[in-house]
Amino acid sequence: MNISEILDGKFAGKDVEIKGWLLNKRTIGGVQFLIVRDGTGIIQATIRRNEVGDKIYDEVEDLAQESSIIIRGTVKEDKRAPGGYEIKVTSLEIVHKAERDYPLAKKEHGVDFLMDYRHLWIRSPRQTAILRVRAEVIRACRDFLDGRGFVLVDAPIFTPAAVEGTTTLFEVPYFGDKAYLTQSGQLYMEAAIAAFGKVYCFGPTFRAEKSKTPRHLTEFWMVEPEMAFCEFEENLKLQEDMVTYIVKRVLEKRRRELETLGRDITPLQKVEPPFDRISYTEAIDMLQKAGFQIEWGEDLGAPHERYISLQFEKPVFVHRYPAKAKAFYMQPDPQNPEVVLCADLLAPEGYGEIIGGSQRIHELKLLEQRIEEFGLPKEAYEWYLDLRRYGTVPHSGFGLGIERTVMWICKLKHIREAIPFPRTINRVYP
RNA sequence: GCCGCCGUAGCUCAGACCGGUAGAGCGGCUGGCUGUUAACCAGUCGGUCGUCGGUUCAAGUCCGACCGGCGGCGCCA
Repeated sequence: MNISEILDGKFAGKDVEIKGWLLNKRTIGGVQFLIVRDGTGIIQATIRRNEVGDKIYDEVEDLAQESSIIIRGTVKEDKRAPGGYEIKVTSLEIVHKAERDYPLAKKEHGVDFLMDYRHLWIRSPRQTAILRVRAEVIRACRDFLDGRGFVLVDAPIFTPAAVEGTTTLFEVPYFGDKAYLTQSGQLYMEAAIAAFGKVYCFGPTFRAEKSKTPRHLTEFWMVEPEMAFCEFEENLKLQEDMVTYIVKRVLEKRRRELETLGRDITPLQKVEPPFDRISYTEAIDMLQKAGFQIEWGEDLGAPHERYISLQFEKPVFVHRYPAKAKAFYMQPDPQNPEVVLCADLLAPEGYGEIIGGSQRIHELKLLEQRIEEFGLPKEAYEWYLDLRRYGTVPHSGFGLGIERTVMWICKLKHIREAIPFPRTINRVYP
């Protein structure tokens, strides 16, 4: 059995055995209070000298934090115990006596220090809660897409050239040649839709930008669905449904973790389709009225996104950006070729962009023209152009950032807590 | 890359304006306490004040350079 089952009350009055780690210990006279965690939860165990004898009692007294132990005893309902249940220990086995100098104290630490010990920090209740939510978000993405007939197609990590030609990529030697770590699987998904219709990839992506913000990592995970015979509107519908599904799933399965994090769930409970939508042009208007110095044609920055996101209770789509501010492959709006059929989904509470998506150009001539306008090397995109030569169809897709989504759902201040071992501009250890 | 702030005990920080024997809490260690909730109480160990140079009788403190980190912006998911 595990601790979470005991805390659910399934073992009251019964004998149990749990295997775990010593989180903390308090000694008062002849009673020791052990705080034990096993990965599923945290429970208090009590040991009395006159009940277990001197040998066990003295051995336990000598145990340092993080020692691994197996305890056996009787579950007792007790209001004084955190969680309402505790274990009255009858016997205890020491698996490993941890060294005494565990670097993570019970009091506060700075984030940089904690990140140096990320391999130990992930044991803490707050971090395990976040990472469990992350696992649930990922599972929800896969379940949602699998349930709608999408086929998982893995995109390569080593790629021959930039996808969008704008961001800085990590260059790696490749048998006397050069390769780059992928910044997106999208182009490969565009190839895969002609094989399967609806596909998605899920994997790490890399950006060598020297970003120093609480919302950027150099290595992060994205889910990128892509659909054949799918136009702009249908793409937005799927995004709404998927984000709603993810949030509902976390609320259903990870309520305890959100409580641990102190997350107020009322904003999350409001997430229901349809989401609000405003055009880029409307957004500029809204921002100008609010006193921002921004002109039509400029891309939205972090303060702009934050402002817009705070005006809405639900996630909000900002759509139809100026073509010049966006990637070369985006389909122009037939109503106004100055703008493209793209949308960013901004999470509420000031969190900003969690999804970027668009309808892609499917016509060969137009795509060739765009590649030239953006000054990209046409040779590198020959295979991508082939997709427009042999059975091209209108198609759309998007990329959802896992860490950004986890950050919003858990209401984190910094994205680096949303991934087990974050990689940022100045951290590749541990 | 740009702007701002910070580097003092294992950790979190005070001391710096106004130069004069290096401080606190937590953690560790020793002891006390039979219901603690980041337990508490007493004692104790613990320092190349980021590095290099300069000013000075004297530098943690003033000046300069460098290194490292944090926050904001840009780039984006």
